[in-house]
Amino acid sequence: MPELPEVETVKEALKEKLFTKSRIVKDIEIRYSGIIHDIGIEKFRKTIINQELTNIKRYGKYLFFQFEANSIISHLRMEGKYRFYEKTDDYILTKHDHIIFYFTDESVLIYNDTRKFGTMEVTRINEEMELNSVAKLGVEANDKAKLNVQYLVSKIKNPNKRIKDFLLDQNNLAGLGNIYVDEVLFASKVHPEKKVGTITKQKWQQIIDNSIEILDTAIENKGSTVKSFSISQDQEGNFQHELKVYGRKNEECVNCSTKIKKIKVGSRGTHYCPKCQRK
DNA sequence: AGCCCTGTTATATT
DNA sequence: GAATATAACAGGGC
Repeated sequence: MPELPEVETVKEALKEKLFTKSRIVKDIEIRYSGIIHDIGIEKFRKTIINQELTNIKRYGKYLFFQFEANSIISHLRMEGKYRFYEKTDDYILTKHDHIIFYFTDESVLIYNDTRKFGTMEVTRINEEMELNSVAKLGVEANDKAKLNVQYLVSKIKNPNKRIKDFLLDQNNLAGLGNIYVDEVLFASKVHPEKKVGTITKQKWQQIIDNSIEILDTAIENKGSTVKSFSISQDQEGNFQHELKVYGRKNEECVNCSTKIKKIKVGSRGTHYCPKCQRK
């Protein structure tokens, strides 16, 4: 159930474990086919089996597993998780293990997803960004080089759209989800329901600066571990201790001691300080 | 027990 | 188009 910092942490953890040696796919077991999108499961298996894993990348909340000729584009949605075992013998099957990659050296990569929302798609190598679901993604929410006020303002189609909805739209900005968007708006002192058309250039700049700062700090802390979610079997993030508003309903604002409010914006639970973040 | 909630997003409906 | 509802699904909390 990760946002950009958690997916980045997953990617780094997987690279560290998997690229200690060559990993060639021997077989893929698909126990729940709904994860595989836009391609039959036999074709999916056939496409990837016998290929060596060459790289793992990330854009926004998407993971790219690159093989010699093709890539798997993986989205974890709410609860997708990977875990890796060097030896098949160590592999313990659990309830929501849906996709299992067996490598020729007896190591195993398992995709687990309690709610089965996650997706996997296949593209040709280096054509990941051309796939429909990824093609329209906006600039990444921590991209110092490309993210600027002019870019964001150019993405406004309806000035009456609420800022939270705007920032959650991955086609405007890629990587922010429900937790970090609340954090960014709190740090920027912007009410989550403020209309994008009423936001000043200075405020846009603050939103950008805070987005970069918060996401990069979260990455340094290896993301947030909330409830049952952890990055992998032997790693937990620490950023949940740094969250200033998310999950702090009725607690005191760290700036002004006002009680943090929780409302609905769209259908998402939304935390904010009614004094620091005025409409 | 039943209803609400949950770090997501694509699609259908109004 | 744009806002809202729904769908995909499981489990935890009250």
